[in-house]
Amino acid sequence: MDILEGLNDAQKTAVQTTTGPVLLLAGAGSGKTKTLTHRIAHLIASQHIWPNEILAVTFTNKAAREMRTRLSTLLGQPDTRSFMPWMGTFHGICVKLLRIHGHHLDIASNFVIYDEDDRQSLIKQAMKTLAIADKQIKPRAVSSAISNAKNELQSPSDMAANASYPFEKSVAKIYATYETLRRQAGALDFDDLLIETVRLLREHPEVRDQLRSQFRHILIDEYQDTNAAQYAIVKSLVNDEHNICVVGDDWQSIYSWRGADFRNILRFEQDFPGTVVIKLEQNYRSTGAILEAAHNVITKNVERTDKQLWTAAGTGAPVQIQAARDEAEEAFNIASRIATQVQMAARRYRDVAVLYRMNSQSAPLERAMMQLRVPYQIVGGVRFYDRREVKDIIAYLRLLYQPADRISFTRIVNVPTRGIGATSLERFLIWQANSGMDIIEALVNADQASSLTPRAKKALVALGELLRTLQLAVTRDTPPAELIEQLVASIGYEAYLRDGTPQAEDRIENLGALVSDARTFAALPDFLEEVALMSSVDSATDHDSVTLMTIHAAKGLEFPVVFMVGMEEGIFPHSRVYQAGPSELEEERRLCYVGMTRARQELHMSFAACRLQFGQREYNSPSRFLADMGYEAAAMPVFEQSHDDFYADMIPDFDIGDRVRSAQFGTGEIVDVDGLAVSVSFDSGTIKKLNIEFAHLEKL
DNA sequence: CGGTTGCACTTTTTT
DNA sequence: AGTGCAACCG
Repeated sequence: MDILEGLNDAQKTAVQTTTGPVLLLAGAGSGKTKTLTHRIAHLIASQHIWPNEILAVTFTNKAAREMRTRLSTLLGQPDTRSFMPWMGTFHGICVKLLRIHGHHLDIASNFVIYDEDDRQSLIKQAMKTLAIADKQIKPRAVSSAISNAKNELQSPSDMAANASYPFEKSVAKIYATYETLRRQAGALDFDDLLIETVRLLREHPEVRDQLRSQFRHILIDEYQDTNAAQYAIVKSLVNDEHNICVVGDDWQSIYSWRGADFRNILRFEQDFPGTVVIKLEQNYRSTGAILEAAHNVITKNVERTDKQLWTAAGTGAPVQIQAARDEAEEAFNIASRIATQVQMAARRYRDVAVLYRMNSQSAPLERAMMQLRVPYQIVGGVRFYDRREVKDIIAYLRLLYQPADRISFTRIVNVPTRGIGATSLERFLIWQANSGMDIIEALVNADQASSLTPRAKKALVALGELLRTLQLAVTRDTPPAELIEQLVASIGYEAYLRDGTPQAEDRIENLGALVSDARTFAALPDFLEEVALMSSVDSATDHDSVTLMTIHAAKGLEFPVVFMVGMEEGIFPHSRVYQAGPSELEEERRLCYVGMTRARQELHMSFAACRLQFGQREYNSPSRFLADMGYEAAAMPVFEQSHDDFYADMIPDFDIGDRVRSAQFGTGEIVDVDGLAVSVSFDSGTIKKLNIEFAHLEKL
């Protein structure tokens, strides 16, 4: 077994430099996951490091899973927990630490995790108790302000102390109330997972020291996208041996809006003196043409390190730029091109990804794919776990697990409708808060609440009995899948979903999918954790289908063929950067770079003269990123509203019966035309279906 | 209390 | 354009 086999010199150095701080500056497609995996394997196999002495942080759960699989192959060991290092995302690792050590901070071991929706509901509740109208202050704005504060490790009182504008003062108040309610509910939000871990490590040196001596080797991927809290976690976990290896690429930093600071990677050398810096600059992924184009885009940025990626692969096909009349035509062009390539067996559907700036751009693409029967899957957007029916069931499960969780209770109290309206709910919650009982206990005893009507009492007690029965099942360790089935049956949920709408059957199908998902988990807390921390790419299937997703979601992935759509000013770069500063524009450009470098062999970029947004037609000019790539703005078509037949002269029109010549197949006659796909009966006797965009047919 | 209708708002990107 | 929420009526 030679762990160093197949690595280039820089990668070998990265694997073999096992002591002291290492900074791995890894360009796009330079084999960093491979290097990280081999480094871990080397530590275990040759350096006598135990797997549980290694902590490896990845950006997604999927990346962790992939690394685990590759590691077990490399080491020839089964993929079992006991033989695996601590691997996962920052959030996942923090959950595990807090389940074990949270009691030091008065965090219940059965805390639930609140997502963005839950957080906004709680903010609304907080605003209601403070009598702040949500007309003046949007819960969404409050949510992001709180999130920013948390990521900067600012408490409500810190925020209040720094507040000067009325808005900030109000937000600080809401923040304080939000925190109280959240603690009462036994819940942590995404940001809490990080900052409570920071607090744990700061306030409890005994816990910190134990972890420090356990984790003799720490590896962190995508270090350019760490935020202040994550940075603090890293700094306090590293022990005096400084065996820390971080990997990243400042050119690919695309999460500054959520508090990530790529300067963390730039200042690593100062943080850890004696750092060995290793640059991985050979790209194994893309063709020369794609790399050059991407390079031309990113080098327009001012704030960045200098590097030059190179490839031993050939130049390949040039980056293709295509104009369309509107978003529907753009989508149709892509779908038909994919269909043709697959028909010619040049590609499989799974080889192709279509990337866009924002989720709302997926709709026209979906329509075109459906029309042309191109199988596709959407990553992100409305996530599976965000669907109403799924969230309902999860809310029930969360309430069973954490009977203080008011947000979940509020969600399900009248689902299916059981005659408990807003008034009764409010009265019940006031009574429950004063009773000292948790929600389920209080429900069972609701007939003692004098403020409630007899009808409401009856309904609430019935709900309480039902939940108590299920809670008993939980204490008997009933597997989550069975629990869901029992729950769905006892509340008559399927009948409730069958409301006569066309989506009803889809919803019931999703319910089935939820149960089969749950089957892979033995215990309820594991299932709930997975559901809460599942990232959008984690849920992608491996079916043979085209992948549609945002560029953010595509980070870390690669595809033989990539389409980037909506290359227009106002879309990409997003219109928001016009009001923001140059650093936001630089992030857009990095995002463009990330998108382009996902492509291995073919990169297509397209823009539309106009597109429908908010039900309004908007006219955008081609993105400046296209000009950055060296495409002359003057050479690009200029569109006007009245001028809608330009498209005709971009596609040579072929008719049945036309004689054509192909460089590959000789001369022949066109027998069928279907969009961009043309069937030609060649004089040699063969009939071929060709895409006129790249078959280069010459009309005779 | 529950269902319906009409209005407002959306769209950056996500763990 | 589509969706979610608020105000109304039964």
